[in-house]
Amino acid sequence: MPELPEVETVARGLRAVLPGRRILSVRLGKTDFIDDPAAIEQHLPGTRINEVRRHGKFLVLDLESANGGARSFALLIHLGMTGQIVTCPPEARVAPHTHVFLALDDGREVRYTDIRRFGRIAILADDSREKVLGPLGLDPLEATENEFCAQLHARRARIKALLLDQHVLRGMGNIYTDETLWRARIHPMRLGANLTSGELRRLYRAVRGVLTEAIRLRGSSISDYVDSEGQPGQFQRRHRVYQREGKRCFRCGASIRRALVAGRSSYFCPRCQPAPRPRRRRSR
DNA sequence: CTTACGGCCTGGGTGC
DNA sequence: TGCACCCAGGCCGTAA
Repeated sequence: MPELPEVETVARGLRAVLPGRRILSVRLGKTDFIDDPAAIEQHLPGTRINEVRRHGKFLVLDLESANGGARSFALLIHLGMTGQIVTCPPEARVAPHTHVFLALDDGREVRYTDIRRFGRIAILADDSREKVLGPLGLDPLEATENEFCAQLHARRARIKALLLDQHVLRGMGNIYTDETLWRARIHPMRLGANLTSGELRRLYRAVRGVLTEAIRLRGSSISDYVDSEGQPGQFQRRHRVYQREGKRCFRCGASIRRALVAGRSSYFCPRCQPAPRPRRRRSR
């Protein structure tokens, strides 16, 4: 669920309350989604949270150790499909599947809840942090049009796969790729290298438009997603194709179709987003 | 370089 | 009501 707009919304929420706070203690439930649970329990208590950032779909908390030591490290959090991170008073009801509790020096608590535990939590020093975040591709909201077009034009894979590939663009997931391709009127099976410069420019604007609007509406809540205050987003009301199979296209009225592209459920308008003609060479 | 597939987990919806 | 089955916003590793 959590793609760039959802993670950005959570990051902004946490940024309003966490910087400057000190972590007093840590309590863990199930830990199979945590890289090194012992390290979390050992190193987090006493640290101060300096900054909250988003990198693609990762949340990054910059930490500083208690004893003024220059050692800086980061807590990386990936929400996977069903991860939620909220701040609340310690006496608040504990949601099922809550596996991390951080007690803060202002009396509040940070909790991580994850039904499917596809998320990931790791505590990383600067060098290993680079190993995780370094390989990620362009931020779709920071990239220039030229950078964006060059990246996609250089690849022969399907555009749907490219938009989803975190090493090409960081932050897009299944919902926002489908919404973006619909807005740009590009079929998900088109190959990156076959897109015209006009189509690439349309795609660039569509990505930014969709993501910006989704952030403004605080993300999409389909089933599990809530922000750091436990509130759902509103962008699901603006979905034009995602999970609208059989419904009419908002632009042309044709029936929205669903197909498997790059192994993922993909929704598109067969009229607005014309399918590429497979150019097979035939013998004879 | 690219695609396909299975696996990691739990829960919700559907159809019998 | 129960139960089998399919599907789900992500991502990794393996094989072809």
